[in-house]
Amino acid sequence: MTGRIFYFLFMLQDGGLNNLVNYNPAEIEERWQLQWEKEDFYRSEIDHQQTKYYVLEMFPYPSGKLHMGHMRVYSIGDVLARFLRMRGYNVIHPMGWDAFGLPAENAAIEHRVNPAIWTVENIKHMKKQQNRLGVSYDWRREVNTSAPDYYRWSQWLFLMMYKRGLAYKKKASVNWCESCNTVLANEQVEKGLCWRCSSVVETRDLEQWFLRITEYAERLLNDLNKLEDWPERVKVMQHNWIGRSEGAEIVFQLKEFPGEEIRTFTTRPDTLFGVTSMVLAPEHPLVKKLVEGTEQEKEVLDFVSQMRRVSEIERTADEAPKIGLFTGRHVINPVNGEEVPILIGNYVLMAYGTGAVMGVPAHDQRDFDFARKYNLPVKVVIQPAGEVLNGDTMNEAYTGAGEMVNSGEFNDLPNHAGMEKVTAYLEQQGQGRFQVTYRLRDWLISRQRYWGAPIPIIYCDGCGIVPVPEEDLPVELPLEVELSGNRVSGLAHYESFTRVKCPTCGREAHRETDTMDTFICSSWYFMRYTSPQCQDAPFEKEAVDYWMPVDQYIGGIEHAVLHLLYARFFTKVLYDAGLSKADEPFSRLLAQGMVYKDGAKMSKSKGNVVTPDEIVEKYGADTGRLFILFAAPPEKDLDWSDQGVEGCHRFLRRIWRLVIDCREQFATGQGGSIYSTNEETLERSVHAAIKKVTLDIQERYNFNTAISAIMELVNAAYAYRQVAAKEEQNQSHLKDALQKIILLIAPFAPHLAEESWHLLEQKGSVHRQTWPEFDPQKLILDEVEIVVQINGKVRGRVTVPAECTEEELAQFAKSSERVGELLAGKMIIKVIAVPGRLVNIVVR
RNA sequence: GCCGAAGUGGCGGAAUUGGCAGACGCACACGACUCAAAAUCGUGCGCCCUCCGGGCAUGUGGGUUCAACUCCCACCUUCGGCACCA
Repeated sequence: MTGRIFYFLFMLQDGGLNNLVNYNPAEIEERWQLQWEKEDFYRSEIDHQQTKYYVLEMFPYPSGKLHMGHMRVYSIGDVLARFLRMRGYNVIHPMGWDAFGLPAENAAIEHRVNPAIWTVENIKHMKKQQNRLGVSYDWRREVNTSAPDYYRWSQWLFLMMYKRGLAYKKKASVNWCESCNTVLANEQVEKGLCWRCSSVVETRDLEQWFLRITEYAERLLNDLNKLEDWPERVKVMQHNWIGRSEGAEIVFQLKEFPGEEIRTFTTRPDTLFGVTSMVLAPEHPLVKKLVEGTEQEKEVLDFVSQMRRVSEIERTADEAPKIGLFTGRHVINPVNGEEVPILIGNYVLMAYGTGAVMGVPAHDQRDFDFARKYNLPVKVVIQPAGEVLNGDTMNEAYTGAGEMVNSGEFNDLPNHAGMEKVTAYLEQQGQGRFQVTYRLRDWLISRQRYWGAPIPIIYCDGCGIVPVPEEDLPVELPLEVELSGNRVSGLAHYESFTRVKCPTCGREAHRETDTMDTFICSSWYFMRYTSPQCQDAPFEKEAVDYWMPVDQYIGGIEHAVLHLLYARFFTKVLYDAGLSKADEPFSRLLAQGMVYKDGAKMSKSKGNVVTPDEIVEKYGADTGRLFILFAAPPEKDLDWSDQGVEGCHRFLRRIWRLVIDCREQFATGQGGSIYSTNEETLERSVHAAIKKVTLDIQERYNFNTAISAIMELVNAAYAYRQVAAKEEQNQSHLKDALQKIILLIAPFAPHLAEESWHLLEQKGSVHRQTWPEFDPQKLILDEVEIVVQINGKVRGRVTVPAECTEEELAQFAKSSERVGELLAGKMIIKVIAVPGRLVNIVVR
């Protein structure tokens, strides 16, 4: 009983000292966050005297819930922003909201809440969560893509593209997601499934709006070379996606319809003499005419309509067998006059090339499989050296290099030269030409959804497609949302919205009722940040030219092709329109890895979710930030470890204790002014740490090793206090070390650093200090320990003067006692001396 | 199939220009402090052996070199992207 009371008294006493003695992140962090907010502490303005630096993290969809992935990106971006500010850059570090999208509509259905209100509420909540992380955003630049003053300019940009011929409407076979009730761009279909909801994507023939991104294919591809600081894998993905192929377009005349022709694209014009079939896509416009009146007509048309019902994904699936049907018609080979049968094949895609493929079974595996199945002749026209191919007996196509055979005047040419020669010949005959084809298709941007930016177009019976005049923008979404069945009604449902007078002739007309793909809104937001209040243009020219391009962009790899390709396209269009001087949006890209726990992605169903909120509450934001940056380099996947978090928290407490203890010690004036080995070692640790932390952040973006360097410095400070008695400690050296520790940790743990800075009675904010410089002189040692190897194996160590020559070094090595023993009776063949590192003695 | 990235202790990860493999942290063990525990501070910690010494170790097998996690060749595994693209 007595013991228990004693215990309580003890706790009370401890609690009384709590504020000053114990590290209390909850209190410190909130206090500084309020202070920073009050002062607009992280605002940025154009200043031509300073070098600008644009740090940007991909803005989030305001789901209302901040997860660890978010915390990781923001932590990475914030360290860079804070570091660069201390390095003297004029840093812009904005944040905003990619606020259009389906979840807002779902919320409307489930909770009967207006998407606009739901979105604004979520933004409020998420912003609070972000601020609790201590991120240094200039909130005056915040943008919300679903706000009329933002989407007004998305619409304006659409019209600009329309006027430049880059936006057009066409009927096409498009991707349709039944579950999302809307069409999708090609980039938004992953392995045949909707990127957002993973339902199977079907094809439908619909009239839709497209942006002519293919017009920019060549530049989007070539300029990847300019992006030296982009991860290779992202560039490769974009490269593959654009899918450039060089070859020839070749014109075949129809035998049965003189004057009619079929155009085909091939990458192998050198194999033209080996053509034994012409295969058309089922959707090819000539199919109907070809079979009209033939005995194959019914069978072919049935096949075509059957193919139309199957999705492209199914048709092109791995296992799908090649199916072909003869049309009864023929084309004439332009180089040798041979008659070649025309077939319809399920494996030929209307959307790629011309929708017609010349079949060369001897030299193309697909054509080979097709030919064997339908007994088409296999004609060898490329002969590899040292091997004789026989079309009747070969088991697979030969696709390698060789000499041309059976090719008339082109015989004996190496096939590579043949490609050019054949193409040139065709061009001369007016039967073909050199051609580049891309896999990339135009960007389908209409969405049959309510919660998006309305496409600013009016349809008039008299005038046709009429763009909404600029002064009438924005075309605002109707505010009162109606539900029809299980869905938010599309815009077609609101008569007040659709009914409009034609801006050209004034007669009754109606509005386009589709909204734009949300990727449009995120394709230019980084420019809007430069002047978010701009009223008469998407952004001010001066501001965009000062701040753009983004110097460092940070975000998830999942946008490698989607957002990052679209944003590059928009940037180039804006550049061409003279609106901005940047022709690439992001100079440097960091694709951060995912956050895992127990070997799996964090998910509710697995029950392995850790939220930023709970970490901030339990340990504080500084600990969370530190762990997330320490656990792995930013581009690698990260394994969440509760014990690792504890370790980082321990480290921050270790710094805190050092500050508190030293503060007390400084106050009492204990200590001396000796400068000997201990002080020298401490000082060297300080400069070594500054060097490593600076280079790790600046050059390598390896925050994990930067943090470990700070840990080493803190360990060195503890060691110093351990070796020397308090009276003997050199206060000014200790204080200097402590200050440097605080400055170095400031980008990582901004609150702890700020509080410590003030506890040491330093002036101003730690975040407005200049980043410490290291003195290379302080890193030079008088004596160094050198490893002595014999035949490459470590056999001893010697301490030698740092400045000694290779010869001296070799002498020192040989003269050491142990090495001498080992060398006895051996013949020295060679001695390699590397100053500062090692000596290797090669003996026999 | 093509393209890309990566394989290092019990774990996360270091090794920046070919020069002591395993920094830093976690976990673990021991010691100090404590009546005790926590916290803290300190020490140890790749594997193996005949343990004041030595051998083996960076996915596997070769090679270059005085010296290889690092460079070259071949292969294995994992992850990611593209894939009847003519």
